[in-house]
Amino acid sequence: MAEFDNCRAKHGRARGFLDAWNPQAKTLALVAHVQAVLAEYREHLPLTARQIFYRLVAAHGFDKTNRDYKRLCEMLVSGRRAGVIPWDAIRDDGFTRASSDTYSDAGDFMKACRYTAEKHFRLDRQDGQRERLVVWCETSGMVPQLERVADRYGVPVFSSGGFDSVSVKHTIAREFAGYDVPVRVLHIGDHDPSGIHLFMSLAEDIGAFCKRYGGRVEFDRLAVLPGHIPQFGLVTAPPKPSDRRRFEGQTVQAESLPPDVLADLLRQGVESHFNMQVYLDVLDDEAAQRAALLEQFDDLDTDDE
DNA sequence: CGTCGTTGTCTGCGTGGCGT
DNA sequence: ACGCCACGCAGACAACGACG
Repeated sequence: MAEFDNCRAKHGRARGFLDAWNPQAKTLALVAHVQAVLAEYREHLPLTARQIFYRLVAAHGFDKTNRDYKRLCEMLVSGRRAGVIPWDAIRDDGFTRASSDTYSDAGDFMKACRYTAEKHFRLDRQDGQRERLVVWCETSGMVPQLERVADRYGVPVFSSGGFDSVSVKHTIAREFAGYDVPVRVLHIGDHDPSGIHLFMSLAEDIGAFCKRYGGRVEFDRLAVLPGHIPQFGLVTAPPKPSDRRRFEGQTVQAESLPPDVLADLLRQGVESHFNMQVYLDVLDDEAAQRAALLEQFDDLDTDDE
């Protein structure tokens, strides 16, 4: 069995923790800026590297260039290895895990069931609404913070990270067609040529598939809208001259929306399509059923004694 | 001269646009 | 009408250049 320790790979790249990191002055300044961003957004941690980058551009006078972004990514790696940037502050969702839950014994399993009933018992919180809402996000890195808002309404958040393959669109369309009310997709993506085309292609494909299966779906562009640029003072860039697709005006990445603004936009978007009284009634019903469920668990406990 | 920073490259899939 | 190419996206690695 090989023994692993902090070390350097063949060509000098750090492995494990970096005990002796002596960043140069320029990098040290970058570290300070990143720490300021993390402090500013401590309510919304963890952030993706890209979200940090856009905040640096928007509020710290950084250039929005690919090389500056790469420099940030390299620093974030070294900085975390060296303990200067907290591990829990940066998120990367490109990882999946498959495993089964295990229990120490049957009693432990019952405890877990009670905990699940208490914390996770949910009714369909969209039950009784005239439409079924879904959030669709171009960037998978934004999903956790969108979910934080959407979950309380029972609204799912979808993302396939950049592009949407035809098999994904077909699967989802068939799922949409299974609902007895029309589906409304609230979409969040970049305001640039490929972002607009991704959105159009998504809406047209899912719309066509869904129609064939007897369902109905509407697509709303929630963000980024051209009007958001002046409204929130977003960082823009000219469209890449190499991209010949027709596009007017400046481009904006979805990550340049500050996390708190994004949360507000989503909350308003959901509530504008929600009958709030129906929603509150479901919440009441849910709480009552949960309480009844927990009583059953407590009765089981007393029987044991 | 060792350590640190920069840059090109890779991954997979869909897109527009060009050439055949 | 088709194939092919460049490009976009995010993040990390390897090679090489620069700093101290």
